[in-house]
Amino acid sequence: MSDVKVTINDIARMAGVSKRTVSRVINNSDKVGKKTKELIDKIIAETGFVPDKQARGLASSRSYLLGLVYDNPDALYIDEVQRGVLDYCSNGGYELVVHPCSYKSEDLIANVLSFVKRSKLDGIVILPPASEIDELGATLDDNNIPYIRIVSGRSENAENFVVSNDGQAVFELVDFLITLNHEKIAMITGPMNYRSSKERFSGYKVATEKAKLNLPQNYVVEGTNQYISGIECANVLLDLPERPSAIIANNDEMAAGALKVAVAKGIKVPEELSICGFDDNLLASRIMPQLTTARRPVRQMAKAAAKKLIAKIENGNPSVIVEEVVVAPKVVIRESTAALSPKT
Amino acid sequence: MSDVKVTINDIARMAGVSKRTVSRVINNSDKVGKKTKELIDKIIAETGFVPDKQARGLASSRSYLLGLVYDNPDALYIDEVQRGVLDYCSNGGYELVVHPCSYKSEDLIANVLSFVKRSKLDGIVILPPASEIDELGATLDDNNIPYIRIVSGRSENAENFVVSNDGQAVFELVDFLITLNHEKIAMITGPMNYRSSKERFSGYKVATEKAKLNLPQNYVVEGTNQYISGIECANVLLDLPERPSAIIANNDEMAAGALKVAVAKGIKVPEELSICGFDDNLLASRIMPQLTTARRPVRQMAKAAAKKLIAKIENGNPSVIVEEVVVAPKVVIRESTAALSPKT
DNA sequence: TTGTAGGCGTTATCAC
DNA sequence: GTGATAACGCCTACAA
Repeated sequence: MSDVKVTINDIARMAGVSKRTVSRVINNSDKVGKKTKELIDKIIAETGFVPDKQARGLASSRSYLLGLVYDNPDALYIDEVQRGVLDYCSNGGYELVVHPCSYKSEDLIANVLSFVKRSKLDGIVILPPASEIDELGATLDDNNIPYIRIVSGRSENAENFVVSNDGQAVFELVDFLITLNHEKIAMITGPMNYRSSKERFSGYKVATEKAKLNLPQNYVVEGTNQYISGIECANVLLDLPERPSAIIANNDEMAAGALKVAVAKGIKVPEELSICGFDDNLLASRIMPQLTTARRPVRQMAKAAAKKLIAKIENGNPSVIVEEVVVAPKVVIRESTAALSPKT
Repeated sequence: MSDVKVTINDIARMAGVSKRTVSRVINNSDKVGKKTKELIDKIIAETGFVPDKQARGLASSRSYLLGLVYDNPDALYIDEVQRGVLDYCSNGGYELVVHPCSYKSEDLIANVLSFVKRSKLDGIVILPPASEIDELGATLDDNNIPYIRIVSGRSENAENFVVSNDGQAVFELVDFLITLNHEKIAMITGPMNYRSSKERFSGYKVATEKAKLNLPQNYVVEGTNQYISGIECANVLLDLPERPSAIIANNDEMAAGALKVAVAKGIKVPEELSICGFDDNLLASRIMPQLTTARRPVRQMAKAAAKKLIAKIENGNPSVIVEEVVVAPKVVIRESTAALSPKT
């Protein structure tokens, strides 16, 4: 109730013990007499005492601050991640400090390191594509900074990763199209130096090969994940002599670009052309026709990342730390895909 | 170069002065001999010394942490704001801690207060609609917590506000439609308990009255700012006996909903119906036809907010603190609006 | 199980 | 202008 700041000394005095004992209670030490602990807990509750983070940090070199490092233009994705991490943060009294940065920048690693050190962050969550930089992970390891990388594909070391199995989702998307009698299935990939792009493309590759679709090389075009790039790539694809009947884009933005091109060329979607995106962005359900796409459980992934990260920081439950977290994006079927009349 | 942590004591020893003097240099005290200052600055530069934030905070009860408080579902807006604040943060060595919260929650104020206190935040930036709650501002004042509220309309106290003149933008939008010979101009407003909604509506009201359009009451429908609400409201509007020839929506989301309804009803946009949004969201340039809308300089506003906030925290330049910051959203003309053939 | 003493890195007080 | 010295609130050997 009282509004003046109550410190560990106050608690100690009120409980008639030394502050060392109060400290033990705060930090859940098991070496405190049951009665003593109960008394102290009671007083803490009554006074509303909360240990001062800065003092705590100064003494134990911790900050109760988590960092979020990202070089990703997708605001919706970022927002989901922030909320996901925060979903778990409250558990341990952590706060989230955000840090957008530039993937291309040569000093990204130094930049991140400085970010962590100048605020003594307890750990960081890194989003793709920055999370794909192995050197960053190595540097963090060298500096003993706990981190979790959120990536696409498989993780070689479960301890530091939360993984989204994008390849599987694209595989399912292609499979779905095949069910719809599509054979001429093209793909607009993301930048192929991104792991997420490789991963999604591999889903396409595996699925089309498994179905023995035997597609020409030029059915695969590399885009940049941007809307404009979707337009450019779709223009190439839809001008092909043997026009694809379906296009899978590496993300919704490019799918929207492809849709735009189709409309411009008078190609009916989905009657004459099926289009799939990836992300289930805001866009996906707003454009007409609504996009068939794949949705990652982003918030859930972020929450899992926070859980692992905090476990690492606090040397908590080892099973949480080493547990492999792999989530599967879910195919969302909407209006931009339709069955092709089977050829005779 | 060296990687071990260098402290103020090291600097003091190397400079042959007391740490109090080094402290003075760090804090730009003017009571330091020029030569002494130069020497110390040199050593600081050489060693790469950076004062420890926690220790500093513990001693001066500051954290060099800024908070961002928001209850706003618009991820794109949030992201822009974060980047804008960060644009300025680097100047003073501040970091940004994010805090989404619930506008409706009864304990919002207590929640925000706890957020600030538990991390000893130096100040916060509050986004609409949470920023519209005067009681929150008052509580913050009571607790001596520096803050900036980003709001629509006019600010009664320039010191604590950064303002976007949304009404003016809607006025211009209506004016533009009138130029296009539109007279039957309807509006889907936002929730009328939001200041931003009132503000935008007032732009509509003033413009239509000024042009003596004499519109029926039922040309104004209150929405919730959500896509689905745009659909519902547009359904009402477009079923009116005297159908509007233009609809202004309180945001792009609802404008997208209105567009959807028009398409469903076979009403051609923009030939038979013009539609305007507000925000210039991602959506606006992706849907077809692309939306005519209004764009706020969000990032710039956020940067201005950070500048004011830091000035307040540091008791800096009074002119910055009291300066009125009012920005004007810009009308962006795209494809969803067109001229009506003038009646004869 | 509990307490004592010292330290974490900085700023604030007050004297010189 | 400059410097001891004491906070700031907590943690952690070490001792009892």
